[in-house]
Amino acid sequence: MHHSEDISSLALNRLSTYLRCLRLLQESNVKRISSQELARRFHLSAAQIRKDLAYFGEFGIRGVGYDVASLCRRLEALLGLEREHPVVVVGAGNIGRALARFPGFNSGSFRIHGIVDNDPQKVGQRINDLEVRPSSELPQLVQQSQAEIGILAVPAEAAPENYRCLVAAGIRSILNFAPVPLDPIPDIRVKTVDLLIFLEELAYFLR
Amino acid sequence: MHHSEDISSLALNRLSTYLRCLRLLQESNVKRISSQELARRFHLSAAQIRKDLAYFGEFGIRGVGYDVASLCRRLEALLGLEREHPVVVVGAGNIGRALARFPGFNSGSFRIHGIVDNDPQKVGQRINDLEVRPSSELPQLVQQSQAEIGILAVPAEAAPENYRCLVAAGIRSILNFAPVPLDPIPDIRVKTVDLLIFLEELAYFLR
DNA sequence: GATTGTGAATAGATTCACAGCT
DNA sequence: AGCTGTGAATCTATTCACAATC
Repeated sequence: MHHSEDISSLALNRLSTYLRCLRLLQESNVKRISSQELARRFHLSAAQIRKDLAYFGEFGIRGVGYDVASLCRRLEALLGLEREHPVVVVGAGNIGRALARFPGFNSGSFRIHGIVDNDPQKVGQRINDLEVRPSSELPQLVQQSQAEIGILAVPAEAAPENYRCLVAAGIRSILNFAPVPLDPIPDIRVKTVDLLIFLEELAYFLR
Repeated sequence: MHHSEDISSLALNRLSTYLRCLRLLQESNVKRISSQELARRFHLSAAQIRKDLAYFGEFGIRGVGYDVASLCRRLEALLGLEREHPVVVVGAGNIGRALARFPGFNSGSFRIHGIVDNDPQKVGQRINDLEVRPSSELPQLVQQSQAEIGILAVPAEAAPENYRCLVAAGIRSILNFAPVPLDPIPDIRVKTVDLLIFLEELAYFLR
């Protein structure tokens, strides 16, 4: 099998997409599918599906296709989705609260174990079964929950500081929704998602 | 100048990033900057900055660098951010409500003019200065607001139908937060943002 | 002297096309 | 007969390196 680090973010995201598609097929009781049929149904590329999968091993049966259930399981294993990953959220504004309540972030492989905010007005607010805690309690929260992933959902100007706090608290994987490029830190993986950029991408084609 | 269509999404998103960085510089009263310095400060690539910009024209002064204010204006023009783009949101769940309140989507070049939901329980709720309207009113809303962009923030199973409604209402650019690949429709631009994929990308490196 | 703009070189990602299995 | 897995070919993106310019 291959090394962990040498796969592109593009290919990795496609594996997630394949998993989504396969789960949809499973719900419709499809047991087996060929790369061609998978591509046709979900507007993907058959050659790319095969190449992406083959990169991690031989998952299919020549002449037949892929077994939907077993491919699902193997993709989950590949993506590290077999166990639950505890998550903490920093920032209880619009985005932070929405993500804390978002079912996708609270089922399957992820569970939000806590949410903190600097603003005393926000501390104590309830979000589903969580209570917003002060940012000063982040280190304990991370330790108690064994959180592996931090979601940074604070305004741009507060992002660098809260980023450092997350790292100091022991978080090594961060999903950043603040529209600022954070300074890289060795061994810390940051994925920045700037929602405005998506709108701007659409705006470009409206001129 | 160049054609509209032949730029990659990657390059386009970088232009948005450059604009963010330049606005930060403007706030710190930096008047001029070289590609090298811009790259150094924000962890970008100097050669790539020059190539991206040069693709659209000659924006810099050799031996000197780029004028921050004028480059900002030119990037805004390039990206179609000079005028306000009316936006409608379909789905008043966690994500829809958060985006409707999100300052980034309600300032500068974008303004959310309305939000609709199928659920009678949600209709009538107030979100900032908007009231959630029933989905049946989407066509009027789009017409009245002259909305150009639709944000699809409904559960996966409801996405295909609401996608068709947006298109039928006259929307041609759609930002889709539902984790399903939508069928392509000619002349309709869809950008799907699957938030869970970002978490899964981080999870991959946690095994 | 410094920095842009750009062709050439390199690296990376996708598609093709077919040998190898079932 | 049909489909996977894969090397080769193509396409796309990034980086290099330097001539052109201020």
